[in-house]
Amino acid sequence: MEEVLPVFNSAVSIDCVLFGFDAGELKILLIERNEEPFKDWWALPGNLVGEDESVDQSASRILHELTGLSDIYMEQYYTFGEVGRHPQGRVISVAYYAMLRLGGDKALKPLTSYAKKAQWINVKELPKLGFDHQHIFDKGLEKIKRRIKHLPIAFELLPEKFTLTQVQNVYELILGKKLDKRNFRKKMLSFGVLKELDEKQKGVSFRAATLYKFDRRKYAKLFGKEISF
Amino acid sequence: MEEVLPVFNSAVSIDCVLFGFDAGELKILLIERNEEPFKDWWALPGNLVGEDESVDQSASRILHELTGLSDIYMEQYYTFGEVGRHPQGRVISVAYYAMLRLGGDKALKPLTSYAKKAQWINVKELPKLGFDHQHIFDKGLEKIKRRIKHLPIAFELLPEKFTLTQVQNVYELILGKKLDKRNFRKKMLSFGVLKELDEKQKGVSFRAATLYKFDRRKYAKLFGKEISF
DNA sequence: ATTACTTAGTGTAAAAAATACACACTATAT
DNA sequence: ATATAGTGTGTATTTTTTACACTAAGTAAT
Repeated sequence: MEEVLPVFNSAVSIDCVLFGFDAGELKILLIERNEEPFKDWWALPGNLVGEDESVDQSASRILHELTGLSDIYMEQYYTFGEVGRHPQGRVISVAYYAMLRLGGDKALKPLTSYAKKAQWINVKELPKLGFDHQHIFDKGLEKIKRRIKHLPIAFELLPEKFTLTQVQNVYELILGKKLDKRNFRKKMLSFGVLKELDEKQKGVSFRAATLYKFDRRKYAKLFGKEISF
Repeated sequence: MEEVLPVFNSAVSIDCVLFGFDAGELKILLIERNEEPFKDWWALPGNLVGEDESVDQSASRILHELTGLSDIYMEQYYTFGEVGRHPQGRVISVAYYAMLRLGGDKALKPLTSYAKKAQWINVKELPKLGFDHQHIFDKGLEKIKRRIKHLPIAFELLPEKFTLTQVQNVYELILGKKLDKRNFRKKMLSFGVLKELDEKQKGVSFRAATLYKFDRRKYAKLFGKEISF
């Protein structure tokens, strides 16, 4: 067989860092591995790129196969290419992140035996991760910190209808610090991407907060602006 | 021979987008290719990652081999992984950028026959580039635009001693718009990363401007701040 | 030495944005 | 009726951004 140029010189994989928000906690999606190396360890959902797929397509497919999730918009943020990062050989990994609302609804179900299970885990209780996945996660968290300062993007983590306090909670969790309530609300509303609903929070044993929803049309115009709290 | 896991599934390459500033022009470093495909075309300096090198190391080596330049700090900014981007097979390319002062001093000399020559070319007169390199360049330019708004980083493009007007010229070229002189100076000096020298510009046939130099120590403290003009 | 030329260098007022800060309201549970 | 817990609101101060035009200094030509 004639050698094709250029010659393959690496395995290329995808790793996905998915952030979710639920019950006041910032969570991340992990799988429990069912294959060597790092069998039985927790790891980021990841696998090899397909030869006939773009890396973006691979990312979607791999996430789906390992967790059952589909139609998740993920964004590439960095490529990890240290020589020793995979114990069995050269693997260069392209990392993606996404932010995601957790309804408790969708069950996570790996479609391959490569993962035993997939689970949302509180970022404050991260287990030891296989490979260099702790590092990949750390970089992903840095990335979304910068990201939510630029764009009011945290709605991706919330249900369709949400309260301003919920939005503030997400910001505080991601940024790791408290924000002033009045200033936060003023600023958030000033973006003009939230629509106030004629509807109140339900099932709480205190004054119910007003619900809002996110206006994607107006949101699209916001690119390039910086937010600071 | 036993198959090693994971299996190589792609060629991985590096492409370098180097910006330089000289004689009032923003330039980019290109090579003229000496190999198929795109023989005799202009292209970004790029080649395959070595199997025993990190992608960062590969980037430095490849830049050196194709242009003779060394000790250039480059930053990774995106990985291009569309299926059809290389006509001869699957190649995923990790792109790096750098900003660089051009002294006219260092000659560019490819150390391999893979490039016929390397040359700094005005970004306003870009030739047609091979592969998807126009796209990679466009993304690189976007990246440095965002970058110089965040950090007063344009000094990398300037000689050790420079005038404020030179700094402003660089900003205007990269951002593609005129800036107000008084506001620019006020802002730039307010960062406190410039040291005014007891020295004036030489060899000009008009009032000589004060020279400044860049203070790396103070600069290191600036990360995270946003600049806007 | 006068003049013309070219770039350097400077300040202020107005508008906009960011920050700091505290209490009354309202729904529920008992 | 009362206790409780989170909701929702305004203003004054400071900081940052923007807009804007002339004089100063050095060189070159006559």
